[in-house]
Amino acid sequence: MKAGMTIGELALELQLNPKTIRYYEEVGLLPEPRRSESGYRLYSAYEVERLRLVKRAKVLGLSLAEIKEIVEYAVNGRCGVTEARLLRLVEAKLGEIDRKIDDLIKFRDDLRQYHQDLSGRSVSGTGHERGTQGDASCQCLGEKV
Amino acid sequence: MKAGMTIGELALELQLNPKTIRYYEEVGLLPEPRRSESGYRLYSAYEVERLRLVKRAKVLGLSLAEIKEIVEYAVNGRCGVTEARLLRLVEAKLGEIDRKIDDLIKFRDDLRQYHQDLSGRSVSGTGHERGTQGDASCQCLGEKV
DNA sequence: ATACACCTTCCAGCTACTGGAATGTCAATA
DNA sequence: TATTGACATTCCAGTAGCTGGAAGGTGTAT
Repeated sequence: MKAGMTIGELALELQLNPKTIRYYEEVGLLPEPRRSESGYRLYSAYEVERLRLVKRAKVLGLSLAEIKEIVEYAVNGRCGVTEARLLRLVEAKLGEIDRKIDDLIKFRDDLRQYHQDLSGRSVSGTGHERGTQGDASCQCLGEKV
Repeated sequence: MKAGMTIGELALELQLNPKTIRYYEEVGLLPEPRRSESGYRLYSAYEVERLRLVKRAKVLGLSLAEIKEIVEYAVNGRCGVTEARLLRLVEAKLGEIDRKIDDLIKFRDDLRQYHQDLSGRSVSGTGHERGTQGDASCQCLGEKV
């Protein structure tokens, strides 16, 4: 049985770039792993699980700073604290995402309107059919851009 | 009448940070403006309008690289070209935003589910009520994190 | 005269990686 | 055994779009 996984094997298993894993180690999300005699990183099951936790939190949309906090709590065995904190983090994230979706939808509507205006004008030509808010396209910068 | 606006006045008028304006100049989105004897930037109406164009494109969600392209076309007076190109850029952006909204909505649903799981378990305690995909919170890293 | 707000430049940092260079190692094949 | 070729290592730099801060000069009001 092998003493541990290399970074490449780990990367393959968790579908991450080896560079990303080294980066996580650099910023303190992962502990420094054991090394082989020649200096290769060797990951134990423990570290694999820890990285899995990081990745899962990542998928949930938490920032690395937030994940670091969670991981630290988790590692320190403060389970109750972690759970309440995680709950709060997730709630905050939910609010954030709701807002982001609303913004994007508004933005899409604006952009659709703008697109309509543009293509309408491209066809008929005068550029004054609709009293829209502005005209970023051209008139070579003279008008109300 | 004044010879031109200072960067602070311009920033106030367009609701931008002076640093941002200098940054736009640095990356070529704005031409280098005239300077006062003491070296202060002085902006003419032309430059104000040009920045307004940049800001409007920004609000539309285009990247600075895309905006640069548009501004260059606009400034060169290639109106037809600009318009067609702008139309294509806007269309691409629309597709992008649609995708982004879909992703976010999916993600929100996941997160909501996760939140449910978490808070359900916080109340009743065993952590095994539902067969969810994983458990990033704790069990102190032993289990299927 | 002095305070204070503004301006200048330059350097550094933010997020979350990713690319590349220069070099070392391991396993398999000719 | 020599030599590929795919891996590994470190370090440096860059991405987008700013933003903060330091160190210094300027403009105006009291």
